[in-house]
Amino acid sequence: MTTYAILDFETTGMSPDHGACPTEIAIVLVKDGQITDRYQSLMNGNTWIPPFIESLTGITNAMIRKAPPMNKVMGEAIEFASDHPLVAHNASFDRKFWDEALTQQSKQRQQDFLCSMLLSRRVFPEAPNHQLGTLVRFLQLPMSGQFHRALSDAQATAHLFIRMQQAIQTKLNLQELTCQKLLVVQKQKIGAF
DNA sequence: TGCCAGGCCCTCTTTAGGGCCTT
Repeated sequence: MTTYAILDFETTGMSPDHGACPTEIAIVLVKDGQITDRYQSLMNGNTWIPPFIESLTGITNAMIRKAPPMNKVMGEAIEFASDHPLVAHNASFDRKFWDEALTQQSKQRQQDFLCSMLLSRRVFPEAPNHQLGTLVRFLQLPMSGQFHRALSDAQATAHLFIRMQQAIQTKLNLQELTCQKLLVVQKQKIGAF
């Protein structure tokens, strides 16, 4: 069965196109409905974290000053994720930072990038909303640590992804659920699943 | 001075606008 790399960035803002920089990354590997490995690190991109973001994430300027350099951390993260399909909650956000990091290392992404938020809109349309925290409470998923820290959010997204894999496989009566099938479900109109 | 994202989705739509979601 396919191994998926579920990732989450904490950053200084919304987009690298406007100067935002990653401050922390976590990647959780999922295979056969189980978390099999984890990677997490703060990183120092010689950037400044606005007070609002310090308050939101708990990651301070003092913390990242002591962290390893961003290029080293992202090199390790890219190696850890290998060529596994990537998954993130609202992937359009994390994909920009991931692809920017690849560009800085003169690499290009080869694998697909799935979005757990788009999938959850199709699989759990009855949820109050599709924020990660709401889905964790609504589905009573395991949660360790605090929201808005990379490893906690990546693990919560991994548990959400596993739950959605089970739901899709049951609903569609599939022997095996491939990444390509997940992409098809993700692109369906809400209500069609 | 004030504003500055962007992909996706829905609807009072498609020659558009606004909400959701991520930090």
